[in-house]
Amino acid sequence: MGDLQERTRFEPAEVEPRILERWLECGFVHPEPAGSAEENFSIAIPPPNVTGALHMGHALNSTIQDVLTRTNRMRGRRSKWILGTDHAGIATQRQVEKLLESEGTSRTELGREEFVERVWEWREKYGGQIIEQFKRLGATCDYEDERFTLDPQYAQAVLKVFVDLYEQGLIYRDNYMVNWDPGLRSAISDLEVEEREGVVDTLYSIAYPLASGEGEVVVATVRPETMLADTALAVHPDDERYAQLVGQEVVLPLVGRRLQIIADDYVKMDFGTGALKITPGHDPNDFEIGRRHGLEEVGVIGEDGLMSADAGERYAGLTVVDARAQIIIDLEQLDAIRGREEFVHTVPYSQRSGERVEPLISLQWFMRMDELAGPAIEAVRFGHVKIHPESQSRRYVDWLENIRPWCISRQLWWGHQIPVWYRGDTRPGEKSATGSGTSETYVGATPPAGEGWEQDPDVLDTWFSSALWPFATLGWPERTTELEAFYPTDVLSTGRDILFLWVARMVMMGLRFADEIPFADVYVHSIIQAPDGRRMSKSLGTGIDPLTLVEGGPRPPAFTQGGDFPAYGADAVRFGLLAMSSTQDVRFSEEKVQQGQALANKLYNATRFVVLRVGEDAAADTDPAHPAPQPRAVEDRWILSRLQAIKADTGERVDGFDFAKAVLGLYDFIYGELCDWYLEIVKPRLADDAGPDERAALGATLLHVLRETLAVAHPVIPFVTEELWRLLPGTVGMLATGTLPAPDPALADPEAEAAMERAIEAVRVLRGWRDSVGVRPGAVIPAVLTAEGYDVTADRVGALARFSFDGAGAAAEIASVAVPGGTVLVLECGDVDLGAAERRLEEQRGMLRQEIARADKKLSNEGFVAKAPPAVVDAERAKLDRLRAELEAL
RNA sequence: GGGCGAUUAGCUCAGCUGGGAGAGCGCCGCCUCGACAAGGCGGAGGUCACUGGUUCGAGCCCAGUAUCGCCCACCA
Repeated sequence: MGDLQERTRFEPAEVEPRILERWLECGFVHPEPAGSAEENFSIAIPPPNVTGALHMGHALNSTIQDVLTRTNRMRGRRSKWILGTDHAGIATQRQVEKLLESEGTSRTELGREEFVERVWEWREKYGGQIIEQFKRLGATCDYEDERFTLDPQYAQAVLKVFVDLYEQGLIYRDNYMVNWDPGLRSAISDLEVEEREGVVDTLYSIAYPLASGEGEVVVATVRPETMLADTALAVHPDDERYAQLVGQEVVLPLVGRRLQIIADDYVKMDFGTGALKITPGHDPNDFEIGRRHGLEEVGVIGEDGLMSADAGERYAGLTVVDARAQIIIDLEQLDAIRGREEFVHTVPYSQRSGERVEPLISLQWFMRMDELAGPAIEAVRFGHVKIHPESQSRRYVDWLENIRPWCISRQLWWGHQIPVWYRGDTRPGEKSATGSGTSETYVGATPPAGEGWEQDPDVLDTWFSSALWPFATLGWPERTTELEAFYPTDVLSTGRDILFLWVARMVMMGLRFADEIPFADVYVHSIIQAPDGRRMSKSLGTGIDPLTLVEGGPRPPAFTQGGDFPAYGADAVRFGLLAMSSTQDVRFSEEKVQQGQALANKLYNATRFVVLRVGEDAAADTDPAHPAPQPRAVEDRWILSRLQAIKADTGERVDGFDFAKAVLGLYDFIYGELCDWYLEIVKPRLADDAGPDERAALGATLLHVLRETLAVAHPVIPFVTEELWRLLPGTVGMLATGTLPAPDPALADPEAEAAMERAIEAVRVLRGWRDSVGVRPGAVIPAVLTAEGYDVTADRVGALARFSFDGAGAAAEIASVAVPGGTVLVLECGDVDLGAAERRLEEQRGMLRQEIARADKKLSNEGFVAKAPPAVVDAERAKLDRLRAELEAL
């Protein structure tokens, strides 16, 4: 209380850590599992990488999820925000590899077992810092029940799913064309490939002599080095230029292999020469063509990205780039180059390592997706899973309808090792596995009995295990009480970048294994760009660290102007992010954070005002268990009515995922209606000469309104509201564990709202008039109010606009001001400059005449009167009448 | 190459099923009025990207153009 007196500003840096400690101590973030998922509320957090540090996307998403969780918790639902981290195979493995490098050792030097141990150690030490960061934002995840995608229980779920899908024939091993990431030395999935546009390469035209000795066929390629793996030449079946050559052979330059000329309608007649070299081993299209025609598959580029032994002695061991240069030289010597030109095209790069993807044939594990996709499409089509905004469901459905097999094996050590064992003369992972007859394969969640088995060295794609997140975190495949209580979850909130990687796969797996949709609603939030519209990224120097906003600190390199960020506090950041959020991408706007900061400060000072001025009086009269407002005046009824509206609106907007509108609505209510108008109107009633009874009644109303306002705002700005809750007389316990007050229809008061709306407008008009005629700010202007609808508000209007309406007849009228419902006649007094008043009046008359002319014109338009809806025409007529009356009065 | 979205005040964005454009910040002017100067009050500022169409009436609906962004895609 002493603090309230002294501090005129809300200090988040002092308050927030203290509040956070209280929250974490009381354990309300952890619900005991009970009841059914239908009555409970749950959200599964998109598990951040253990290596992760909080970025703007996390901050926005965790704020959204926290608003949902807090709102539902305060509605009395048992609410669980499922928390955990993802082992993030590639990212984590690389992190530790870098560490080893700095120690002068390496993964291969340590060996698999020791390496994996080192990763676990690393995770113990550094992993999960992001969870501490969530706490600082006020996120009420269930910190007492944290999961990890490599937990033993979770791993059991992963293995079971693999084994089941294998037994059902959806998971299989095959030699197939994959996206090979030479940097990672692992296969990656289609979704991890990024097509980079505008890459400039040279397109070479190379002559392949016909085996008959007569003539040649010229082909075009940007990758001459792959010619070493050519096994055919293809032309379009309808291409007359080559019709007689189909079936003949050419001799592959440098190699000497004979290649058959085949016909395939994949070939575009109008591109280049219309003849295409076919390299089934290193080009996805050629691979398909090769399989169609039963062509030989030759690989000349190894998994290390270097030319392999099959490329021939001359090229083996060279990098792809060097090999290309050498081959061009060699072809020039043969005089086989027929042309070269600059060629701009798109090239696949690995999102993981940034290296150019090398398509090659490799023995990998794949998962057939078509069978799983059907139900996942239906779930969205039939609205069992609703995606917001709606436009995202089209993307979702389109992707699922064109889904292809998923390469799920990764040549890494950190992750879920594939539960498959081999025995026999074939060593695991060797490419010739299909060729040998004496090998055995065992697939199971536990190792096979007997000697000589060796486990497949590969691990599963991280997204394979993430796909099980909503149910594997709750103990599946056991029928646990957690699963009973919290699956399916209610909402999944995420950025659109992982709609396919993660969301779609969760729906497929949820339906297949947990027999139900994993969540009822998917909210796809906006991506927050840097203030200049670029991507927020560390390497560009455009990334803004949310915690720096919370606690203050240097701006990112790209935005150093303006000095350091002040410590805005978590509430301000939460408010700002929600205010920015939208259904589309938005630029980061520091102003919105400042707006949140201003709101927290405003709320603090409003509470300060109430507590210091009426707190003691009112607390005595307020029963904490049944705090009830005691409306005495029209403004009391008005603010109570508005309070019901904001409670209803905020709830609806949160439920509809319209967070920007929800928080800006709260801002308008608190800043505008509550502070700018209600508290200002009520001030005279707090004067010492007001009766004690009147003061107590007002105090009760003020406290009631403030209490409920704090509760409504709490899910958005939890820290400041919790702190003020503590300082407000008549409150019990913590707001975070309290109840969200429901709108009370009995307190809705349209009459009071109409009266106050009119009064507020009149005050605005009168203030504007004062300003325009240069009245001294403190002067009270004598006047007569000749207008309808001010029976109960006239003295309020007078007080706020500094007019005195009780001097009728005492002096001459010198001016009139139009207010809603009539006119204010200003009486002669020393404070009004008559000339200015007259000029102002003339201006107003002019504006009215203009508007009347417009309305007139519209109503004399026959088309309008004849075709517009009658209600619109009537409204226009009423408006014209009103304007004429107003002009008359002036 | 296809698809989606955006274009509204100086900046960041709202604008519901078509009926005389709004907010926050910034800017200008005035206020040391006992909650708050991170404040109060007032004000200026917009051919709603462009062109055409539908309509009595278009920021909103339709077609096209331009610019920007995103997603998908196997033309060497």
